[in-house]
Amino acid sequence: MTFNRIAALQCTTLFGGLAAEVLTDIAQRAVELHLQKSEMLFLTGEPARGLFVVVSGKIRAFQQNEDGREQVMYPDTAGSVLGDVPVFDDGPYPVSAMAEAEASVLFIEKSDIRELCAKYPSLALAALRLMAGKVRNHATLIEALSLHEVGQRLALFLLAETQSAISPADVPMAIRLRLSNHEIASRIGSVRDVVSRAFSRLKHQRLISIDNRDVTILDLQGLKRYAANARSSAASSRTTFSHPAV
Amino acid sequence: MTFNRIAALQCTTLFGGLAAEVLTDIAQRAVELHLQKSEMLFLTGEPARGLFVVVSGKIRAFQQNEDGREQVMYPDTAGSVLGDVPVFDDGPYPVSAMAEAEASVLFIEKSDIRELCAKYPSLALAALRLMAGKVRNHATLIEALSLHEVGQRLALFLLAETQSAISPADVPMAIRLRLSNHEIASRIGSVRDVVSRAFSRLKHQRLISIDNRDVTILDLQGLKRYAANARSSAASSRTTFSHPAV
DNA sequence: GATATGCTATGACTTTAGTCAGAGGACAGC
DNA sequence: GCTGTCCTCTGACTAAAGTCATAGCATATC
Repeated sequence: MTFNRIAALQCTTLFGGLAAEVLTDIAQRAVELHLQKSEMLFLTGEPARGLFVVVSGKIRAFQQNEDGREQVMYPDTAGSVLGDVPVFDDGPYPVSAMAEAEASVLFIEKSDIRELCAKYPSLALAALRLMAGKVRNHATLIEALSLHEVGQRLALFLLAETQSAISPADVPMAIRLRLSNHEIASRIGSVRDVVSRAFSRLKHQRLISIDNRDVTILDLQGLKRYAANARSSAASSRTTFSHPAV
Repeated sequence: MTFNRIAALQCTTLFGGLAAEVLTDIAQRAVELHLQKSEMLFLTGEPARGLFVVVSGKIRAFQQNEDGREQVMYPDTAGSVLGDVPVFDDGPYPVSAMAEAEASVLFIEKSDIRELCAKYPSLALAALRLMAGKVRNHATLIEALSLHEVGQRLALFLLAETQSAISPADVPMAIRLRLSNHEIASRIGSVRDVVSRAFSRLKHQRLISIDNRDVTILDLQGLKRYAANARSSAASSRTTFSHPAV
């Protein structure tokens, strides 16, 4: 055993709240896997044998089209659970998963999970909470992709990033981008170049400023307005310079 | 009681497999609601008190942007369960729901569902199966919106429609469209006019033919190829007429 | 310090999507 | 049969997204 399995399980939202004896039970059934960078964990459509718990490193769950363009579903770092969907609906994996960096994961058999869920209601409820969260995240992504333009999606992305770093008030707040434009693009459903231009637009509208990879949000309310309706917020900034009537 | 509640619950995937005594228990806690056409069941962001089971009629779950454009998440007819996400993650409703036609629903309190899930493991597993199915459907929709063009999304929609009507082989198969172009557009993330043109394109490529609202799939393999990669499938049909070299 | 690498920024261009407006078909109610 | 409503289809146009090519800037390596 190269790491403490029980401690790793305790860090997940799925197994976090369980009693020590239950965790020991699960830990004994788990299988350790180590992945090199760029190694695939599973592929879309592949028959599924169980789920994975990310112990360390970073795994990304994504879908890909014929041209190789990717859509990242969620950023899965330590504590995340992957491949949970097929455990409960018996289908194949709905997405692909790949190690972004060297990673360690725990594999747990489908039948084990289901057995444990039937045995420990609190685990079943934790699993339900986990799945509900995924449905909610997906619903938000669907809304963004279908009903908002790239610029708005970028604004929403930046606003989501500020959530992690809580700030005191409406003062300019800074966020360090941990992702390249290419990675941001694969999350918000676009491509590198277009994201770069969307950043420029936000800069020119004085909603943000960028220094290297540090983004400062100059006008939080404005950014929120832009995310909700890019056109009207652009128009309102234009009316500042125009005259009401001729 | 205007309808048999137990029979209605039995028709759902969530409560379908439960013992009679459990269903009676649930039925007693449920509250009946009747909705007129266009009446809202709940709104995105609204605090949630429980979930709904569609008994009769048709409810659509959707999201809307500032311009009024809609994205339909799932088609919810009799037997569907709505508003299940907040039951398990305690957030607000992630989408809006509205009656497309006069409808009857059963409302069940959040706390009742959770209590029952803890008490009856088979219910918890059924709920997990339901949620897993939603995650899977959402993942498919996200892939389509992010990685495929409108024409491909329409092809995927048509292919999904054929699933309901199983056909013997590669012979031309007919499907009756139950939806208007506007409704199709709100499912595949586009607008009426663009869907109309996408239909024309499929017709001109001899993949389908349309008579009134009856679509006949002339070339199932071709349609699948088009859904996977519109450009290459168009190119391959073009190469039939062109010469390999000059 | 020269060079390679990976990323960003930007202009010019093509393609796709979305908007607008007009024509016409199907159908229900009078 | 006429009228109104709802829907489809189409062409012309605008706007957004995506592609391509190039230039430039950091950082790391030798």
